[in-house]
Amino acid sequence: MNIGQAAKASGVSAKMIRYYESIGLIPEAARTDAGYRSYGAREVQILRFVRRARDLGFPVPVIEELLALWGDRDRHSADVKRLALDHVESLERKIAEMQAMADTLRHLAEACCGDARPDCPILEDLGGPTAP
Amino acid sequence: MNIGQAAKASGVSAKMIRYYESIGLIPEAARTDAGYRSYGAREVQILRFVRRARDLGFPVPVIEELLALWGDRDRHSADVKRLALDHVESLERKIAEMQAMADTLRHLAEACCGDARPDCPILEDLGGPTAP
DNA sequence: TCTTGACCTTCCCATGATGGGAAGCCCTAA
DNA sequence: TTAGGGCTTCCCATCATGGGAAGGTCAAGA
Repeated sequence: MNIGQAAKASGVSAKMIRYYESIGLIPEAARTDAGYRSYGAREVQILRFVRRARDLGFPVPVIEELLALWGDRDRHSADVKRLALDHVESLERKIAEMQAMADTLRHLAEACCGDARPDCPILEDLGGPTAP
Repeated sequence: MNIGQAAKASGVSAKMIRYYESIGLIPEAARTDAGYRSYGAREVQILRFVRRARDLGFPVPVIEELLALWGDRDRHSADVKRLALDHVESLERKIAEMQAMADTLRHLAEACCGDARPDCPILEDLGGPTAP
């Protein structure tokens, strides 16, 4: 399997496969005589794992830990759970931040009549009624 | 006022003030004979506007539009409202994405007993029970 | 067998907003 | 006069991703 086929099979772009290899997230692929990277079912399965973890928003360093745990028969599920819940916490922190922004803005926008007149509580909140 | 004082007064770091100037978000500051940037109350007010808009998560290109509207006496508040609501929409899209990730992960983590045994529904979701 | 088009390789660059740091100049207080 | 702190510009790094160029390779059709 060439990199393009592995990309299609795993849902990870060829570009990203090379990148993940370059930063050591995945092992170096075998090469054909011509220097082409060569992939089998095993490598594609790893790529799919990475893809799924990225879809869940895990940052690459955490995926590295997840991959190590995945390959460790003596792992403690507690370690996996901790990584997952830490990530959930970080997601919810960001969600709360963004929700606060959205709430503030929606509130301001509700007070803005949104017509052809210049008066606007949104701009007044940002910096006052008129530019200095 | 030197850049450091303007930074303190506006809440925008000196680094970012120079950056905003370099990308044309704010006008070039006046200079002293020695080449130091020089700021007055007017400039600080602009910086505070930018700061507040950044705090609300507006991307720089949108802040550029907001600044232009702020300075336009003939603006239509509808234009400001549209920028704000578009941004709210983009925030809520991202929030929904992240919430879906968090929900999935929390659900998986609930099913993970989190003890010393290796069995883990989180890893099973990501790639199967054992690494290939 | 030769050509052609699709694929692969590496390398460089860009994103967005921010910080770190180096080298060198300037200003103020002691 | 000197010391320290602030200013200048310039380069680099982040994080994960894509774009693109220059050049080598492979497979199918004429």
